[in-house]
Amino acid sequence: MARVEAEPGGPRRSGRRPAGSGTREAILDAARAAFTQRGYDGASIRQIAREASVDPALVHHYFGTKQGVFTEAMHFPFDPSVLVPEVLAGDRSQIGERLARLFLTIWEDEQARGPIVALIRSAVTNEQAATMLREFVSEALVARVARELDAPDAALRPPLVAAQLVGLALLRYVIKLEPLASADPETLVAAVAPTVQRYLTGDLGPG
Amino acid sequence: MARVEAEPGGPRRSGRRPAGSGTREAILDAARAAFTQRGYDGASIRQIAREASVDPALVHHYFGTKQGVFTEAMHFPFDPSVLVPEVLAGDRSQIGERLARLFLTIWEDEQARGPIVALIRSAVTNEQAATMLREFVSEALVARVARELDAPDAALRPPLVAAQLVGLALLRYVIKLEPLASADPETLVAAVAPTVQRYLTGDLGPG
DNA sequence: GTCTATATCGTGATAGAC
DNA sequence: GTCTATCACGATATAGAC
Repeated sequence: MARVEAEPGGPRRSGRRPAGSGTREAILDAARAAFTQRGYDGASIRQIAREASVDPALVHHYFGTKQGVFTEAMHFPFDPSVLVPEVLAGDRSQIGERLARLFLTIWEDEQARGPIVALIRSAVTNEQAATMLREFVSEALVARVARELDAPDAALRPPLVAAQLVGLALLRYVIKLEPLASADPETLVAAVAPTVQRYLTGDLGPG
Repeated sequence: MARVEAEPGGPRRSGRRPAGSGTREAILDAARAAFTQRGYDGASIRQIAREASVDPALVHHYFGTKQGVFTEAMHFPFDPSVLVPEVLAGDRSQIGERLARLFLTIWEDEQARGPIVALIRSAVTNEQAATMLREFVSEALVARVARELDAPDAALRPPLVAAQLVGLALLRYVIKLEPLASADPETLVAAVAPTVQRYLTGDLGPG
């Protein structure tokens, strides 16, 4: 999970694949869209096949099971092993702002948002997807950050950040709660950055 | 939505209803459990009927459609029109702590948690449920609080609080991300209270 | 008030022909 | 590589007997 996709020089993903048969990629594109819109349980192989103008049996032929399609479709177009060190590298007193801005920038990019929305939508009702999300957040994000913190309660801090940012994304992009949904990204960065900063470097408790 | 349930003096909800036929209540209990565990789309009338030891056709007889069952099952065991004024009434400089503690107290009560988890699980993939959640958060919670704030950006403040608290609940109770899931409630109250406080009464922006 | 029977439709998965 | 046909289910909803 979470590898950078090899975008082979050509035009962006839209319309049909040119080289080879392209069927496999067409199925993956349709699958990504379906899982994004309806989550794992709500998406169906037949519907994905229809969208890709392909026979449902082909989906099984390429990926075996529905879970197989999901796993293949979930490769993120960004790489936490690159981004997290970048955020950690700079001035620690502004890490909250950098992290909040990076998070919102990724979510504002519709193409990057897709797989994450798909994973969240799926994880809420599907236990396997929940495990994928848990492991992704824990290992790719939380563990990397926690390792670099020297504050007390280092293990609790990154999950608190995750809770704040995931909650924001959920209400803004999935539930579309106003006025959060149409707020300016920089307004939200400014509002949330101090929270993230405190969770990572500040005082957590009363005593 | 969000009325207090009339608990008629007797024993707590477990086992079978004694008075009357009780079938209707048995169906609602089973429905609440099913929607809580699997969300709207994942729950089925047949499965609810099985759980209630009742014929599936009876469910339709009592509630018409699946949406009808859902709506009836979603009455919360707490009343925002009572709780919100209580939180707002006290010392404004400690409103963050009061709100965070109230929120976590409700979520720690498994019986109270059920319907909210059901609504969240459902809202993430079902548009009708998303509308219900949106309206509940907007009207029952956000609007009531925003009305009482005299700070600038009063409209944006309660949704920010909602994002923080919903995110916390999602990762702790639904996704069960450690160490958030097994953290002591008071630890979380202490961690989150200053955030809530700042969103409601503090400085939101950089300028 | 309760249940049988059925209409209509969708699902994931597989075997096997071409 | 692609598609037809099918297995074995499950879904919501309705009509109508008892």
